[in-house]
Amino acid sequence: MATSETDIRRQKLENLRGAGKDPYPNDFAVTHTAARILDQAAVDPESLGEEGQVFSTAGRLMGVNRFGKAAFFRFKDRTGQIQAYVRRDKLPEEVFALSKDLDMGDFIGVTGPVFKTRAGEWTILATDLKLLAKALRPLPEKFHGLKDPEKRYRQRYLDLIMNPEVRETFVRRSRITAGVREFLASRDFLEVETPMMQVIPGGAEAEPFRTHHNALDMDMYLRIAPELYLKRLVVGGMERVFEINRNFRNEGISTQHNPEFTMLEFYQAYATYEDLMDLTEEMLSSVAADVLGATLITYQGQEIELAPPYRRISLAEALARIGGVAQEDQGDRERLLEIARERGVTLTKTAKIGKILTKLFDALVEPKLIAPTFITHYPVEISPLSRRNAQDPSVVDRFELFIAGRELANGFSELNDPDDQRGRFMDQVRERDAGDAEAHFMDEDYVEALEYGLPPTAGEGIGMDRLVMLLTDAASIREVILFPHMRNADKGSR
RNA sequence: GGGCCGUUAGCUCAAUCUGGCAGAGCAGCGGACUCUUAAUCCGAAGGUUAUAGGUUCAAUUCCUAUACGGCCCA
Repeated sequence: MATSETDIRRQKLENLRGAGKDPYPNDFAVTHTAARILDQAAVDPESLGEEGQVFSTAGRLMGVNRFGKAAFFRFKDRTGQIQAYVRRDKLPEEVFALSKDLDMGDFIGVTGPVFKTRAGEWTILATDLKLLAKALRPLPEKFHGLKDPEKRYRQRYLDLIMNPEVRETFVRRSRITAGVREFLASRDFLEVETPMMQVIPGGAEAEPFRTHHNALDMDMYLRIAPELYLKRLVVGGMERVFEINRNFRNEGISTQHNPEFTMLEFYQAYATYEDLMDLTEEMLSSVAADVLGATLITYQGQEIELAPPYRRISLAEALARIGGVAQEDQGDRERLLEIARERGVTLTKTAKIGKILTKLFDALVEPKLIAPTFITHYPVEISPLSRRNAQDPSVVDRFELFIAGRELANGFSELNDPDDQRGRFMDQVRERDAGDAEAHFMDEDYVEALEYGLPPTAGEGIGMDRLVMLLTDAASIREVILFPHMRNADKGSR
């Protein structure tokens, strides 16, 4: 069998150990990051001093040019890349010998003063050089990088090493999350954490993952939403709460769906769904301005303005004006089924009017909503947790926000009448019994909480992954989730 | 769940259509080289063509199934 690159690197490792040298030491003291050295040199070259200020910095070896008795080593840390110039006449013999055995991907620590090369690049002139961690496997190729999407997702660490824009996406994701937290905290919202494992999964229409608690011998579900727990907290006097955390839904995987995804939910007592539409406009534009420095963004080639105000239009009106489904047809189930057939929208036979209307909306209107648009007043039967509209009790005080043809947020004035809530759950249970696996369960414990009194409240959920996609111009949700779920590759490990 | 496409050296890709010795660049290996930036020059290597079957004198190439992935649809 041929000697693989890994075999060669492993041999170098053994040679080091044989010579009494630790290939994985942890005693190298970093005094400066790459960026700090380069900044100081560029801004204030005088400060480097006549004698030569000595720097110690470390990173992963990304490029090498050797000249027999000298070499350039390019390496990078979290702040960027810098190079070291290694000369035989500037180093102890054994250190120069060590430098000859370094491989791409190794972590090294370099110490020395900084000088400018003929090409004008600030460079560390190595007076000492240490191997900090031996890499046994070779990195992907330096010029073309790592492109295979499967490998990129399964071995994200390689993706992060080789593709700087990937790192940038996740840095931005972190800033977006931080920006949302700051925005809500500045408005006196309290961040909380509620159960991820629930006995009765509620707060959304979705199929849950099941699990089992051994000691209690009890089946549990991974949550599909935190909603019902957050509203219990409002009952308890936490008038403004939010949670940014994972939800789990047992559905397909696609460019828009990952089984676990991050949701922001927030609740504000004494507010209405209209207040939350205002708040959403301010939050999105302020986060975009913070993170991108602008509210006009480009998503997949389309320009989108995130500065308020956003268009607000009722579901019925949107269906009529954008979807071409006349208002007078919207109450006629038979007519709607006919329209669905004509437009090629597939429906289950038992679908009720509310479901048909939203299916038609999804197919005929949603893809056309590029500029931010609030769609309001959804049918009551598909909104079991929302407050009824005072003028028209067949619809609820609810909105969904669409941007770039996708749902980004869902908010409503909360249903706080316990008797109405119990009745809505009963309707859902009938749906579930009729075969709808996504319908709500009865949650008596939650209704009991409402019986103690939930103040008038409005709440909203925003899909954080989708928000990050929007602000990083990502076409697939996998580009904004570090480790997206994949089928088992079965490498025979474990 | 359905349709289409893909899987070839560590990485990025050829060769597949029309079956006939599986190739290149980078990385790695040996050598030269004390200012390189995808360094350069010389040399020698590197393959279960995803997996399992089938057709054929001959399969990376054609057929079937499976696995994994991508895109689109549901």
